Amino acid sequence: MVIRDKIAADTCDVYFVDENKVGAVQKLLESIVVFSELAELFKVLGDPTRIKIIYILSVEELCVCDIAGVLGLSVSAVSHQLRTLRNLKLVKFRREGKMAYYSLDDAHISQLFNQGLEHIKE
Amino acid sequence: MVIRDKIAADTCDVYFVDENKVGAVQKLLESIVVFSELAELFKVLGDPTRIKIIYILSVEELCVCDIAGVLGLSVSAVSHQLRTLRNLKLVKFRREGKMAYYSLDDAHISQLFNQGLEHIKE
DNA sequence: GTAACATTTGAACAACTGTGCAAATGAGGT
DNA sequence: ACCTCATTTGCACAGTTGTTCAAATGTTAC
Repeated sequence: MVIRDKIAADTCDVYFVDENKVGAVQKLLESIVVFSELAELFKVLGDPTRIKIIYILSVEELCVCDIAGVLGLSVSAVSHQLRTLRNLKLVKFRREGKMAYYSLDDAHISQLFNQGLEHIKE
Repeated sequence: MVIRDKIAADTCDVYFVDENKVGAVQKLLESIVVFSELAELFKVLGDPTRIKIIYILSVEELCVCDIAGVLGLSVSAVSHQLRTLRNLKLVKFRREGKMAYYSLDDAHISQLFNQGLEHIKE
C-alpha cells in the first residue's frame, strides 16, 4: 500500500498529499479498533511491577501477600496490579480458604515476554 | 524454582515464608536489570499513537508531516513520539533535504506486534 | 545575506497512573 | 455470635505522560 504519491515526495504541504490514499489509511486505522486493545495490552506489560509479577507467576503459583513480600510492595499495591492483569486475562486465580493463588492465564504472554527479551538483547 | 515452602502454604505471615528462597528471588529480580528495559519496551508500545505509527511505518517509509497528516495530530506531537521510538531503536530515519523519512528499525517489532494481536483475538 | 519550509526542542498544562492508607469484604476457627 | 487473617476496594496524592504552543535548528532556494 502506498500512502503518498511520488510526486509529493519533495514537499510536505498537505495539498500535495494524495487525499484518497490518506483517507484510506485513516479509515483503516479507525476501522481496526484492535489498535486500542493492542496498545492496552502492551501498556499493561509496560510497568516494572506488573512485568515482575508476570515473571514470578511464570515460575510458580503464588498468593497475593507472597508476591508482595518478594517485590517489597504493599499487599494493596499488588492487589491493584493483579486486578489490572486479571482484567486483561493475563493472570487467573483460584481460591483456597482465605488465600487467593494467582498464576498465568495465557500461553501467549510467555512468548511475548521472551520475544521482548530478544529485542532487548539485540 | 520454589519461592515458598509447602509448610507455609496455609498462611501468609511473613514469618513462615522461606527467607532464603524469597531472598534468592529478590536477588534474581534485582540482578536482572532487564526487567526495567523490558517494561520500557512494552510501555513504549503501549500507546495508541505510537502503535499506529509503528503500523504505518511497517507499511511504508514516511516523513514526519505525512504521519501527522494520517494520524490527525500536530507535527510536533508526532516528532516527540518519534524521538521516543528512536531512543529505543524501534524506528530509524534518513535525511533527504529538509525531509526526514522514517521507517522501522527492527524486525522483532513486527513479530511482537503480531504476537500481541494473537492474544487480542483469542 | 534573506526567506520558506520540515523538523526538533523546551515549556506548560491537563489527564492519567502507581502506590499507600484505611475501611470493607470474605472465609475459617473458636 | 466473635475474632483473625487474606484480600479487595475507595480515596488521596505524588509522579509521570501526551499534547499543544512557541521558539529554535537545520536545510534548500533565491
